[in-house]
Amino acid sequence: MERFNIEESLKEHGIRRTPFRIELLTLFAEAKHALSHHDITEKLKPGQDRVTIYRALDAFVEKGLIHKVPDVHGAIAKYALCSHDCSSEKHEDDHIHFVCHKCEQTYCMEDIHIPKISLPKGYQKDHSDFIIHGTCESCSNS
Amino acid sequence: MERFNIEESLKEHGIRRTPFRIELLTLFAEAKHALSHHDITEKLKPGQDRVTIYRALDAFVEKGLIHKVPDVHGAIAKYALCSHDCSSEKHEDDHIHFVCHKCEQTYCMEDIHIPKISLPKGYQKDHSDFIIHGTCESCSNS
DNA sequence: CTGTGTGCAAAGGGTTTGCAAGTAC
DNA sequence: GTACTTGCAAACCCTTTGCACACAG
Repeated sequence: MERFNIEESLKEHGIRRTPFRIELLTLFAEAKHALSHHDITEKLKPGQDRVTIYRALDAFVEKGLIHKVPDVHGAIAKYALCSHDCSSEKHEDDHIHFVCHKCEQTYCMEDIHIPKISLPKGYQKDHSDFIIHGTCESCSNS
Repeated sequence: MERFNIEESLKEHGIRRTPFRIELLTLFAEAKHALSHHDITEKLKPGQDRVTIYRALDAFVEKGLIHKVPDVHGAIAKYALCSHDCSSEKHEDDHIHFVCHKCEQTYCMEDIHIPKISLPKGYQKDHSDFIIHGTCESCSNS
């Protein structure tokens, strides 16, 4: 994830630069993997209101700043920064997600795009999710 | 989904053939798409205990009779019959799932296998989920 | 000033746990 | 008889909604 300007980014996406939202977006900018609501509460100072976090996340997703990472098999929802120029109109997070079953983190594989699949007659694709489960690099080496 | 013997199947997978479990598995055998807990309560006679359903589903998954269908973006968990010879030891449900945003059903595309992806050095794949969202055949024609 | 964001309280909904009684094998 | 299943009650946890106050633009 290339460095980017937090406040600039909020402004560009039409989100007010409140201290809390700046802090939240900073978390995402610094994260090496997707964050769940729970991850976020742990990284923020204790006492931060849960609801405010939910609403900020919703706003970020809505405005194209982050994307909701597909959670499979009942896992808790996670979120990660959008890589490209997503907006309210269109998200373009066409990459594969990797879920490590050891460290339980979810990684955006920005460089690996989801392969095209030919569907049976009559089925029309809108978008797709591809999640690979396994062991991540750092967990493999330990 | 080829026809198969309900009671035989329960027996083979080491699950007791109680009236309720026979009825539940029958639902899956007749379903053309994945079923959620909610779908199931609607198809069973009213008053069937929720917890019993949860536990039966867990048992079926554990024993390799059904698989949990990847629910993406906070959807409710769904389940579908396993196609091949899954067991407690190993599930082999290597097919794509199609989620229709109109009828909100999830279909197992048994014939379409998940493509192999080459991962970066160090990442080891265990299994993967591929979910395509869009409009299904019957919803396209209406 | 105006619309958005925050904090608190409470409700809602899905899923899990505990335990006693019932049943398949 | 033994182990697994069921049913009921209650607990848990995540998420959403409502509302009054605070604050960015």
